Amino acid sequence: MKKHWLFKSEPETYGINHLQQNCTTWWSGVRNYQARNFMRDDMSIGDIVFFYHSNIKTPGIAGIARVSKMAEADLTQFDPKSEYYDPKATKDEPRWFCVEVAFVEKFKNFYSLEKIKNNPHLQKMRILQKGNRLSITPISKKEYQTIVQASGKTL
DNA sequence: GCCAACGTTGGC
DNA sequence: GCCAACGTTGGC
Repeated sequence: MKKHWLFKSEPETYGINHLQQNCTTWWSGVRNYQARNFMRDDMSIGDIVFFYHSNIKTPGIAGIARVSKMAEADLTQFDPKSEYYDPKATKDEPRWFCVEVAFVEKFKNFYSLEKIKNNPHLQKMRILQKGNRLSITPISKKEYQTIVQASGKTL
């Protein structure tokens, strides 16, 4: 059963344009247990990912990716030079995992946070809840359809 | 740049 | 196992 997700990223660090150029990327650097568990335990190949741009003037959903490989150990945790290095992680017992995602499309109409806030069907989304900082959150099928329809794509 | 909210750490 | 201190996130 295909699931739907929202991934946050700062576009200056890694935006949807980077993914478009690279075609695929391992979603490394997530250092939050809840987000890790979503990737490691709940995601399957083919799951739909909304690519959300955060920490900019107009935040919002820029487009769609999909999960292209199941979670594996995040290699940056083993690299002392990486900002994501985790000295407590070992290759036998990795702490951090990430899936690979593949570019699908950019929305014709960027779906801004403001639009999300103004859409009565999207009020339950995790990113609207006060204080929520989780960088990976599940999206319901209805929310998925609402956003896809409103952003210039035909199903 | 501010700051509220949150997750993690580490001393006890 | 508690909880104060700290660092980070991310909208504004």
